[in-house]
Amino acid sequence: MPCVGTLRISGYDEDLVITVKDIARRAGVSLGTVDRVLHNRGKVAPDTEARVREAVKSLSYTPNIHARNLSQGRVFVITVLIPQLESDGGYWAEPYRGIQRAFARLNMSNLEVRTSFFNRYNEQSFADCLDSIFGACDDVLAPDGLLVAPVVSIDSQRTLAAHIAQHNIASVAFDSRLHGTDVPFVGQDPRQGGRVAGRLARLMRDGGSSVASVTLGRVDVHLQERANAFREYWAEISSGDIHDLSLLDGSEEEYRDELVTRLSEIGADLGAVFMTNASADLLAQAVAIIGIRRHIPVIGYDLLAQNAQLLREGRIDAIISQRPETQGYEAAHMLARHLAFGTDMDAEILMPVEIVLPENVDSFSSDR
Amino acid sequence: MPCVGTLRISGYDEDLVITVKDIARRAGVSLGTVDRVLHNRGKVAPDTEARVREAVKSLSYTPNIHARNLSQGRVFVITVLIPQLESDGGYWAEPYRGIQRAFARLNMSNLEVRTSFFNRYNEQSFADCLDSIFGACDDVLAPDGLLVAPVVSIDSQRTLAAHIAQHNIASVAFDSRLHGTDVPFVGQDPRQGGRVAGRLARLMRDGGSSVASVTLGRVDVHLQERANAFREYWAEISSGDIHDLSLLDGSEEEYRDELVTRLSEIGADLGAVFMTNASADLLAQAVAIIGIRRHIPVIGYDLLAQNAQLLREGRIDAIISQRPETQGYEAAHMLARHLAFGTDMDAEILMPVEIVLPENVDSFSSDR
DNA sequence: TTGAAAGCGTTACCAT
DNA sequence: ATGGTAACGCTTTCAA
Repeated sequence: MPCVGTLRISGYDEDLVITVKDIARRAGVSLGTVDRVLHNRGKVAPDTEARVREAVKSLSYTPNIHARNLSQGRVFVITVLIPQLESDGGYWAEPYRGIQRAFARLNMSNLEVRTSFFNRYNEQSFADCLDSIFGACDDVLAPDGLLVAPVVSIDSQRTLAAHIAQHNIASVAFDSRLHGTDVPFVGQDPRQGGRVAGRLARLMRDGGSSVASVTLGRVDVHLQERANAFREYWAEISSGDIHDLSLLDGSEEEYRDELVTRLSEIGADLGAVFMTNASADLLAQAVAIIGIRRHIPVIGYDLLAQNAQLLREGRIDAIISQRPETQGYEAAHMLARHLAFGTDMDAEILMPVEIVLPENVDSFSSDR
Repeated sequence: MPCVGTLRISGYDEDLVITVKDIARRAGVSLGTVDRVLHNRGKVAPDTEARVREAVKSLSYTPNIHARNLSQGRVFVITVLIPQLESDGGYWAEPYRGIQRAFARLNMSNLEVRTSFFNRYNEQSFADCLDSIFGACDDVLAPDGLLVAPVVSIDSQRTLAAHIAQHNIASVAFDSRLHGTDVPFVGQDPRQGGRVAGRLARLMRDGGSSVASVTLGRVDVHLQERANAFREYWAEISSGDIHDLSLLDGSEEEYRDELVTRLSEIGADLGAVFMTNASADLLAQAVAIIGIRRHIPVIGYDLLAQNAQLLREGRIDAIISQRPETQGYEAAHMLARHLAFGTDMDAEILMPVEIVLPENVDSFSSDR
């Protein structure tokens, strides 16, 4: 039958599994020696080593992960460093769910996960967490792996990077990059997101020709890039004005009132509004207040439960998502595989820019 | 530190791993007996069995997957049944990539994958494949697992379902459901996709008030539902007409010419066009021919390389994707875990409706 | 520098 | 109906 193909997964050779025994026989040495070569431990005569490596290569040996884990019985400790789940509108619960799903799916009996929750708006809280993780300078107590959302000041990031380097801990950064390091990153390119927001504003604007870009609260590097890309792209595709609004340190009411004032000033020319972070709900409120006569489209970021609900109700018109659950999942999975199976980690895994409208919001209910 | 929480993964109890040995001791029996109870094989006295089960429960025993796989050394055979990769514009290469990624990531040394490629436009080809898989009625030769895209006639689906039932093969259907069975499904809800297309047509239409829904080639259940949902939703959100075009059995040129003719008849009232399957390129060509004066937005399905390119060039305006790579990945992963680790399979895994515009097409380059 | 042997937790087989 | 034991492939320890 020409329609049939066969694909053999991993190091099989005609139903003959290659084991350390085989390569020991082939190289004319003992199991112990093979192991020493394979793990670069202990002393081996140069020529013996060469013979062993030749055997490994020519027989294309692949270690059996089950035997390895069984034999080692080692427990890997992974520390998760993530903002408090209830902060930022519950955003961090999403990647955290992904992390848990990854570990559950791997269901390896030799993985121990410890989570430290920090307050991202309080640098001391982050420092405390670092202390409790790395404080006892015993290398023994340091985790084998670290999974971190480094949404803190550059200084704090530097401190973290130093700890990682010092203890040589396998790490993955998700959501944002760990500044000044080449720690593997799982997240979205902020510029792509900004451009997509620009296109959506263009498609949805109705009446007005100008647009407003709003940021509430802290602006970090990631957010700044997103806003910049939005502004630049809007200039490319539209001749309308763009109004930048950045509001810091207010209560919800203050934010909303301020937004109403500022947006009203723009007046009838306003065609659409973009919230660069997850607070689109406040923007929707403000728009509802000023836009009694006509609807001003609201474009936001991050599909929190609240945003999803407003989307369904037509009070938010589009949400851009960065697949937070998948971020957590991929980051955790990559790290766990690296520790347990010794696989290499990707330098970065980029999430697609997800466009969510009222019509497809339900299909994202369980983001995976 | 209040910021620290600890989460233990799986059945550990204070660093004490519960093994069969423990439950044997606790129940006052031998390893062999424990094994017989655990796997319902062989004869065990009722009261002995009760004691063993009690021990298992009270000690909350969890089998060690590594030891199990090592001991069994069993090789699971998984058969993948998928349309020829070059057909349908190369669409099937996507899920196939996902399948390979899943197996590679699991990198279990005890998985053997055999792929049968069929011609989905030739039922005999599918029947041949079934023969070559199940032909020799030896149960020994039948695969342990089956991964199938059942995009064939209802009759062929029934034949397949019969084989699966007869040999009791663990199976997963991806892309489309296996009709009349409860075989786990990984894919998209076609109705959600149709609705999203409707919204996009509404957002993008420019000038005209009517819309055309086009299907080239074979219409299966999945596609029909998608087109129906599009039509119904369009009626909900717009007062414009909708024109249904279904063309069967033509060459590319015939399709294109016919499209030009039919779309021209609609004339200036045409606001947007929707291609329900992956042939949006032909629609883009036809539109380019008739729409010299103004641009008619083209909305298509499935992010093939070709479609992505046209999207970048602005000749297609939006593509809806069903994450084919992820479909293959999740389907294969679920099946492999079921076979190797004995985990339960989900009844269905639904893919989100992905909206792809020129601005975010690059972020989907490696769909995962 | 090298080899031999014990042990990880399960399963399978052969005695009883 | 039940118990004992070898074997799976790898790592680690202890001797030589």
